[in-house]
Amino acid sequence: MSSTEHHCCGHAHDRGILSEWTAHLQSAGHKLTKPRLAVLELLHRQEHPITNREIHAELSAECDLASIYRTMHLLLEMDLVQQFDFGDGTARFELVSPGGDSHHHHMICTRCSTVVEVDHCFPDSLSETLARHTGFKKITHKLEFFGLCPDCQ
Amino acid sequence: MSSTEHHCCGHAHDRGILSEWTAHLQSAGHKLTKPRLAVLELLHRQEHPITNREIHAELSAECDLASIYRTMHLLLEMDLVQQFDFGDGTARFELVSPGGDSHHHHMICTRCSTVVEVDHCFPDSLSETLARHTGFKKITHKLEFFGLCPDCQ
DNA sequence: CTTTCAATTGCAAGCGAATTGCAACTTGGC
DNA sequence: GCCAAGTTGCAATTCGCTTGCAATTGAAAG
Ligand SMILES: [Mn+2]
Ligand SMILES: [Mn+2]
Ligand SMILES: [Zn+2]
Ligand SMILES: [Zn+2]
Repeated sequence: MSSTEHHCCGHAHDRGILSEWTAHLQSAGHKLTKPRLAVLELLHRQEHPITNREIHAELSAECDLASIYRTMHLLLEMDLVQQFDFGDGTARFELVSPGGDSHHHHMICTRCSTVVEVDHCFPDSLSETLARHTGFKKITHKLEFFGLCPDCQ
Repeated sequence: MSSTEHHCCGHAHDRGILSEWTAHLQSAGHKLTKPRLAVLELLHRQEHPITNREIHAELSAECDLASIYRTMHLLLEMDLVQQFDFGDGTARFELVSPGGDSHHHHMICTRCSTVVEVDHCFPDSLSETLARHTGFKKITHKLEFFGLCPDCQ
């Protein structure tokens, strides 16, 4: 496992930023394997949530589909990825910075599946009202938006 | 919106309130079959969304599981049921009055799966802001809440 | 009431997403 | 380098849901 200040083929493999996640993995006693690294690197390049199958399409050489599922479970458990449901029966995942507040939502075009990141969130004040009305505690929510993107209208 | 016990032929087919849905089915040219009636009657008794499998558990004598799925597709198409996703990979369905505004959400206990109906909704003003920011039109949303119910805290 | 036929059903096979058992293989500590 | 624990690949399974097809049935027409 050549650590990467050393350029073996002329490319600058910048593992740099990834250390944020690999450090967390290792300090929790998990091995830093080739498949896990490949998945982390791929996730890190994404702008929007990606499915396990899509990951496997890119990494079929470096990682089995089952291992991708297992890696995702691990990353979920460690809060290094967030899972989303766009309503099509396939889970999607997004890498998040450890510790950072990554809570957000998405707008999905119902015709072309274009995804836009959405920062607006269900208002805290309403959440509190809801807590009072229902008696529930530790309330979270799942929220996604759907509509027609500018190109599809 | 209640019953109208109108007996067309002297038989006491006590369909009572169900006529609201059966009328819609029949006027759209669909047959009023024994399985469909059984599903409608069962849905009508529910307070919360129910899965196809749960319906089949109650109606295994009167209706095949595949027919329940097909009935649900029909009811969805005619906007006589609403579909919800509680995040466990199984669709849930709730009967709604034809024409009525049935949009609402749910609070689900993450420990015991207790469900509470929720009337609070994502604010329209925020939806409009979102439309302006993203350029999307005809925006809808999927929203469910999760937390610990009073008994599970 | 009987006939008639398209709509509907039950059953079994099939599909895609996700999970799991297990033998073979890595990783990282010594 | 050696080894044990952790991890992987592969194949088989599970689970929710869909589909092809022959048999059945609702309801309209006679
Ligand atoms: Mn996102
Ligand atoms: Mn409801
Ligand atoms: Zn939110
Ligand atoms: Zn709403």
